[in-house]
Amino acid sequence: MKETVSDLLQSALATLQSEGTLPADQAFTPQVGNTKDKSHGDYACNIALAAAKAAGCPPRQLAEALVAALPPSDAVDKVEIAGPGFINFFMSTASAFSIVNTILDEAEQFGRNKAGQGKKVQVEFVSANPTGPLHVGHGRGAAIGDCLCRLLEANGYDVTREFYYNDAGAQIDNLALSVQARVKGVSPEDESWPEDGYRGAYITDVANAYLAGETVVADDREVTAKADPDDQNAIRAFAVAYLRREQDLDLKAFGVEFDVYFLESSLYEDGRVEAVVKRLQENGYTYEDGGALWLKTTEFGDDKDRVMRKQDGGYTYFLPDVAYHLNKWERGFTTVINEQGADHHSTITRVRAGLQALNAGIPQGWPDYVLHQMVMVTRSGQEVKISKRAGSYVTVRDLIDEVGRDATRFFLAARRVDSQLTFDIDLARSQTNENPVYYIQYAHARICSVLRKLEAEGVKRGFNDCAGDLSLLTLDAEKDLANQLAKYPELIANSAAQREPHHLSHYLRDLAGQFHTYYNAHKVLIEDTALRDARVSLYLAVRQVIANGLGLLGVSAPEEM
RNA sequence: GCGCUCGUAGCUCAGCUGGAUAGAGCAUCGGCCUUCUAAGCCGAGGGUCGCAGGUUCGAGUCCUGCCGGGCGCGCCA
Repeated sequence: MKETVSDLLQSALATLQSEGTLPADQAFTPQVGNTKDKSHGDYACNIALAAAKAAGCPPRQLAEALVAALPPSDAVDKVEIAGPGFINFFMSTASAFSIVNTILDEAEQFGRNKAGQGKKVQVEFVSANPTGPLHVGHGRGAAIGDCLCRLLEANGYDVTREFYYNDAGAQIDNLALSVQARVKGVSPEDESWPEDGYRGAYITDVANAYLAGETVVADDREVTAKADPDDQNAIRAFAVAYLRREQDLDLKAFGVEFDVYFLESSLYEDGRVEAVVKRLQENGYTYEDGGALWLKTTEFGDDKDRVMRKQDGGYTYFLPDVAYHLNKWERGFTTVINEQGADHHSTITRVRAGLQALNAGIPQGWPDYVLHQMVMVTRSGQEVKISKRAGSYVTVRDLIDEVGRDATRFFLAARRVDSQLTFDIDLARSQTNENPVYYIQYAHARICSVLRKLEAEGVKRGFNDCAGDLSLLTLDAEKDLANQLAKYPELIANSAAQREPHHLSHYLRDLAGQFHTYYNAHKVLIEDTALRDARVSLYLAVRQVIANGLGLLGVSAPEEM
């Protein structure tokens, strides 16, 4: 619809260029926007304001010339010039409802496009080390990351979901020591408890499972416990597998699955880290100082150089990160998005600097980052800080158990990533209109309920059967609803392109609101069967879009509540 | 101190690449169930878009400075 308007304007601009009103050697692209106020029509264009200077005449005069040059179209009822020179388009009612046919016809494909066809995108997210259960922050990352993946898929991209973790570093040693302490009956209060050991109750669970000789199967590994309290390697391997499995179960319960699990340790094993060091040295971006090897990250915008190899010979974390990202590049991912907590934002400059220093032909500013801000969980207006299982933080599992997967996913993806998020448990649990998840799901269920009712009256109507004469739909509420539905495809395109999944939840809230209003104001199951059928078609289109949108959020669309 | 980020109604938040009188929801107040799910709807009040400059036809949106919150500033990850 918007394209129609855009095409008309394009044609008018070309006419004016050929007439000499506008310079022919300059390109003009009309920006067609949605109007906020209905008195401004359905779409508005500011091209007359933008091009007035080039035309050398007042905006309104240019607007008049443009309108005069517009080719006739059935889709447009009237065109007005308003304010300083906006061109407002009022679309015909018939054209507004053509979207209903499109939606029912395309069904779950509606809103999807092929913009990314043939393009590979990798999204790395969650990437939690296996030292404990996933916390709310990981949950936000999972919700945002997965939603982004679904949005990219909806835009035709070939998406790889990747999870990166370390199963061999100092943190893992600490985990092994903590579990071993528990295996030997030592608790955090005792003197022999390891310094900075993990104190959460889950450590005891791991220890018990280890002693019981359990076998654990995670998505990327399987380990049987040796039950030997003195074998630290066996304990380490078991603890990692146990916690990985636990994370996998949480992620599955959350509806998130990964294609690739990538181990930091593998970068050392196959010599990639060493190779990167060598390459950086050969390229002249390193120097030794104080027994350490430094990378000149300042040459790439960092505020100070960074140590890449410590005095003790070990590497700092960002070096394997550089090796890892080189590997992503070599795997052919020209678009890589890293979804992380904003507390790690300092790595961005370093990793990008390291990649530039490799002279590997990697573009500046690669890869992309989506950083989410902190999450605070509240109950009864008070901040919740602890969970039984993890001790010092609220886990994803806590939230899923308490408010359910749908609400958890929705709430964690409903805010702009760069603003801090307050997760209100009471709100997420509530089953009233103040809870947007239920509100949207209810709209979907209501439509399904009407369909059941209709069927009970002997009229069978499938979800995608378009019936009735849509030209019978003449109410403003109906046209508004159709217009809202028509915005869905561009929402999908924009949300993916901008990497802003939160738009989806806001859009659905608005759509559901419009539907509830319409539902309450006008009965659908009426005696006038022709009008009834047309309204049901509109209902079904709303249902389809809600179902599609919720699907992209990873939230269910129940048929009854 | 430096860097990143946020600051919009009492509260939680939208505002797409600058566009027309700044929008929702909740809360508050007032209405609506012999009618398809009231898990819903309708109406009212509520704002100097943190402050001050600048850019231009036009700024919540872009630039600069200041104020306030968060995060980061390790040879931790």
